[in-house]
Amino acid sequence: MYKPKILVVEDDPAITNLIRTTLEAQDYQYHTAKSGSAALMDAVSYNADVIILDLGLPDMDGVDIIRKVRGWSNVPIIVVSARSEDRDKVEALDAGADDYLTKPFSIDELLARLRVALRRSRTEETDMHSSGSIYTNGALSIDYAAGCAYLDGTEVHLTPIEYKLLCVLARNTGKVLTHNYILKEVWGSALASDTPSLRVFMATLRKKIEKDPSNPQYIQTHIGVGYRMIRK
Amino acid sequence: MYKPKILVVEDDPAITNLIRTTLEAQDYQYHTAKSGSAALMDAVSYNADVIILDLGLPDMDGVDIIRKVRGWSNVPIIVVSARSEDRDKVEALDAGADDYLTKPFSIDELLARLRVALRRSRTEETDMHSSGSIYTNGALSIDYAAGCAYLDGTEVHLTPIEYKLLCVLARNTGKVLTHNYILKEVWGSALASDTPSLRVFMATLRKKIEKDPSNPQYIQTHIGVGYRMIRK
DNA sequence: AAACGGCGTTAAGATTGTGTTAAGATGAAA
DNA sequence: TTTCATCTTAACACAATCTTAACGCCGTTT
Repeated sequence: MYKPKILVVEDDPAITNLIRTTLEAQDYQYHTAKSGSAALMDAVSYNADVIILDLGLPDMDGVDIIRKVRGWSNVPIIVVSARSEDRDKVEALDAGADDYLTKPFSIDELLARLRVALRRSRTEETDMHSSGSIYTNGALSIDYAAGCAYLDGTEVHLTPIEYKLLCVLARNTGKVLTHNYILKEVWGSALASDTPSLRVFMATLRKKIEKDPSNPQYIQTHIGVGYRMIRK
Repeated sequence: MYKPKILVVEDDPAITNLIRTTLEAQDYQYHTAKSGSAALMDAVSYNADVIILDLGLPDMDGVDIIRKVRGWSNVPIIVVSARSEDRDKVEALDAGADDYLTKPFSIDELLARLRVALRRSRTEETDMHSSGSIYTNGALSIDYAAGCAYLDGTEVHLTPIEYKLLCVLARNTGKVLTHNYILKEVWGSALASDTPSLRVFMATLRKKIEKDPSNPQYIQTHIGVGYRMIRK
């Protein structure tokens, strides 16, 4: 029996504890993150089935977190927020959230909506072809639901950052992405790493997906600007 | 452009009218049913993308409707109900509903949640390659999004300055641009470089895009003034 | 005819940007 | 704790690009 994995992003310890004990009682696996930047790091590496996200984090705008996660994943996101204005709800939902609960919320309702999200992610995984969660470009393909990349049908093992990097490029196939844009998308606005670091990840990524890394077929360099995924 | 189809199941004429006018304004197709039995009939024949369902119908229990529909379809169901008890929400969501709104609800929130449901059911993303970010002039073309220039459909490799230079000329096709104007546009400030330098870049650019560089077809020289891109 | 000014072309440093490698640092799992 | 995978940082070689200078050509002027 598979235990679903829940990523809880919340800075209020009281609510974290409430959710934690509840999830344990329901026999779910879970992982907690207390800040937006930590959440972005864990989102890929933990490979959660559902993310429960508090919008009122201290270090980042919640809606930005949704957008960034949506850049490389279709994992269901349930927003929990103290703000009850229509404007806030619409903004979060349009950014890519799947559901929106206002505090104080009923724990039973949260669990029910969690089951809805899990039910959906399970059916999407089983019939992959009806859901548009697979990217294909030449011999390269990405299964966003599974969080895996494939070359000629065989899986290519990528580290979390390499995977995010590939997804950002794939979602913008044909467009040149500047170094800064990529850094912000992959690392998050707050702790943006530097360009030299991006280069080394680009090198390892190319070594894994390009047949001749010195003559790239997929990821083209635009000197002084950035990189670009080529449609094959 | 495909118009999503919404099936509205609601017996209160006031709310039906509100939703109806809103859906029309948003350019959605819709169909209304006033009773549970009618809804079940239409759910099959209308083949909706989303169902908006009022639980308080006179002839049938709303949760039963959800279960029956789920017997043959995974179409997203958004419940709208006057009952705000946790028990009711949990029951409806566990029966197969995707979302639950309590009356009175905000029409903006309903629309946002509708978009969430549609986003999920939509099979393919819009292709952005038909966007108008491509310049064409004779055999010459520029893809601004890709940051590339093409001659007869094959890519021409340009250095950053050459590319900027070409873009400035292309954006002002037919107009004569002075040396100073071009220098300011390409280098950022007139002080950065001088006219002799501009000549060098013009020569290399012509070598790349002109079939006979000594007899330019695209970039014409205006002695003592500047250059001009010719519309072909 | 000779001189001059504006332009195109070429080539040689100088400069910047990039790919690559490898050695610590970090953090999670056993 | 150890072990393993991953990330960060630094350094260096190499490639691409930019700048600068020199030279030849053409048309016009003196």
